[in-house]
Amino acid sequence: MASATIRDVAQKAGVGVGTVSRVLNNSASVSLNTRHKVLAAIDELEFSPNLAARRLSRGKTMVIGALVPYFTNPSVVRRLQGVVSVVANSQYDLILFDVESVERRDVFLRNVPRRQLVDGLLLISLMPTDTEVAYLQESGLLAVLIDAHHPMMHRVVVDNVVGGYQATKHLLDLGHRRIGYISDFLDDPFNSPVRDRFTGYLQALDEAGVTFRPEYHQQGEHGRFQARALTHQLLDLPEPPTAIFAYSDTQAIGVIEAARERGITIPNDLSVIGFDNIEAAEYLHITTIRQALYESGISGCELLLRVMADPMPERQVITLPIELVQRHTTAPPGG
Amino acid sequence: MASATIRDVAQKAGVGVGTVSRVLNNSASVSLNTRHKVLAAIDELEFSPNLAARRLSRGKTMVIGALVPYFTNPSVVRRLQGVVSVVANSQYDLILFDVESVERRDVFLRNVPRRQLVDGLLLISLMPTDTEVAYLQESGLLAVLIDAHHPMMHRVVVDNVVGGYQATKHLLDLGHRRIGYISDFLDDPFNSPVRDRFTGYLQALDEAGVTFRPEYHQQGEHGRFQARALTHQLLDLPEPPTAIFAYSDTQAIGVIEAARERGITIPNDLSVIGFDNIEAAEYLHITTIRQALYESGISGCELLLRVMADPMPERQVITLPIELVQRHTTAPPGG
DNA sequence: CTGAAAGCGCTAACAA
DNA sequence: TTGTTAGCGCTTTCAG
Repeated sequence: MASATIRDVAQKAGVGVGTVSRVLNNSASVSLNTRHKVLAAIDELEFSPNLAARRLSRGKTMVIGALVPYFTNPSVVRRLQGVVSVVANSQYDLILFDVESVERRDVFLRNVPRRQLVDGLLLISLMPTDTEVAYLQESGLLAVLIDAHHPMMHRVVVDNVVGGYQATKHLLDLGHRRIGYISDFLDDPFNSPVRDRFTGYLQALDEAGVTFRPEYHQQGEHGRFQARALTHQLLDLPEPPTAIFAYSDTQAIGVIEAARERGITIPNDLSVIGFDNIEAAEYLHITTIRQALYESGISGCELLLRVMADPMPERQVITLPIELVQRHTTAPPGG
Repeated sequence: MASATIRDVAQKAGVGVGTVSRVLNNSASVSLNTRHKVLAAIDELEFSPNLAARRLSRGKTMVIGALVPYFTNPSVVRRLQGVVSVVANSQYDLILFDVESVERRDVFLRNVPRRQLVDGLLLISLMPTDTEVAYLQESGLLAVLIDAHHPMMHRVVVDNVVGGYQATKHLLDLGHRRIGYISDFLDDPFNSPVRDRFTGYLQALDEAGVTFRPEYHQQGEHGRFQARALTHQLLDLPEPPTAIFAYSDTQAIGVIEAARERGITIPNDLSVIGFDNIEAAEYLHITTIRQALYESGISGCELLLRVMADPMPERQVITLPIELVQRHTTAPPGG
């Protein structure tokens, strides 16, 4: 029941604790013979080192943390899956922090470094403020952003401006001129992609000589149901859009549901393009901008591990590709 | 940079470390006055206790672990979301273990208790063997199963026999007599639901006087693509089934895709019923057996916390309800 | 109510 | 190559 300690092992093997520690840590300077003796004792006692003690002594926790804004968001989950896949093959364990509100996020970012709970931190789809970055920085906790921007941080990103541009351009190329944009709140300080895609949307519109109409941009909290409501508002307009660019696939699903509720046929009466290419987008044949979600988790975690092994002063920026995936929810206006 | 220690605080406050520790742990026996002094020092030094030290000293880790078989499985993710939601409101942190192979699972279950990494463990959709249970038991690590059975363990389950029965009964009631079952491997020792649902399937068939045809039961690895292939095998039969009961919604999606590839219309030419009621089932209007995935995570985690606070010798079993959700993939045979 | 001191189990520096 | 020992930062007796 009560686990054996390194002292028990040392005694049983007839060596000092230092030696046991050495074989535990694969130190080269242990004779084959004593190593065997120690190993035998370890085996017999079913000993395995107490992590807390090791951590305290080494000053390292051997765990990395992943901070996510909404663990229920499919794209976040997908990124996390990438993270998990690399953690599983590392020496580290993964501790998951879900922060569903701004206050919690704040509290969290201020406390994690101090608590010395993790050796490294992954911030997923969450842009820290300058203050928070400064705090992280001076705490010495290594961190990497995934799907978020900050000039002072290592990060894995996609070009969301180009993404927004491509989505809109696709609609424009199809012949649409009345193009709506349904998105999260533009002024959310922690969400930079939402602004970037909007910028891309504006650029494409401008390039095509189409004037932006403020009423075509509906914003609300992220989510399928919210997007559905926003779509109804768009469709209630005297001159409703013929195409809608949704900030995410989740929201695109809301758009589709709203259309169905009104008996509007997609893509004949209304085109919809999403963003992310989550699995549901494939099931529902939603045209979308694919971004490598899973890979972003992999890259981000690998980068963090690399930085932890060998801190690099220059900020690393990994830009992942995006790509239009044309499916069945977009077509020329009027069918 | 280097965090302050309890000693620094003690010095600054002009008290002993013991006193600081007492205010840290809300001990009643500290005068209001000294408490204030200490609190002020803590504040000033931005001190927060080192977790590793605290854990070593207390012998508790304050983290609970969640062991999942495939973190990419939507139903597992959903359960995990429930877990996360309760962990977030507790004193504990959550560490996530993803074990994608049987060997890793074995290694893991043998090592976790020893490592003293967690105070409690949640095993999700993973049935431990008797040996493993015995090992857990004697290690003293508290654990709760979610979506898995074992007489010696606390657990949160649904009645999968009834679930399989209901699904099959629904098809039978619609008039189907040639009913296929597509599932994971029946002999997977770690997957008890697959056998239970099969039992329910058999019962319903028997009760309706329909003879079970072995060729109607196709098994393979879990997954959409595998299910798609299995469906083709079923549909290639000289007398193919008119309805298919898929072990999971994910597999039901595979069935639907296979049908589409063959130009077979659902539900007119083929009925499909899934299991779980994952989100995609809603999008795709799949008739399914709903089980409370999210709630299972909540219940399981709450139970674990309860057991950790006050170990109960009697095994707790929480049975969650299931329910048929009729949507658009099932209809009487022949349309 | 409070201070001093003895661990918790391990690592790493220092001798030998 | 090895044993000894001094911490790592906190909690928890034990005195007072």
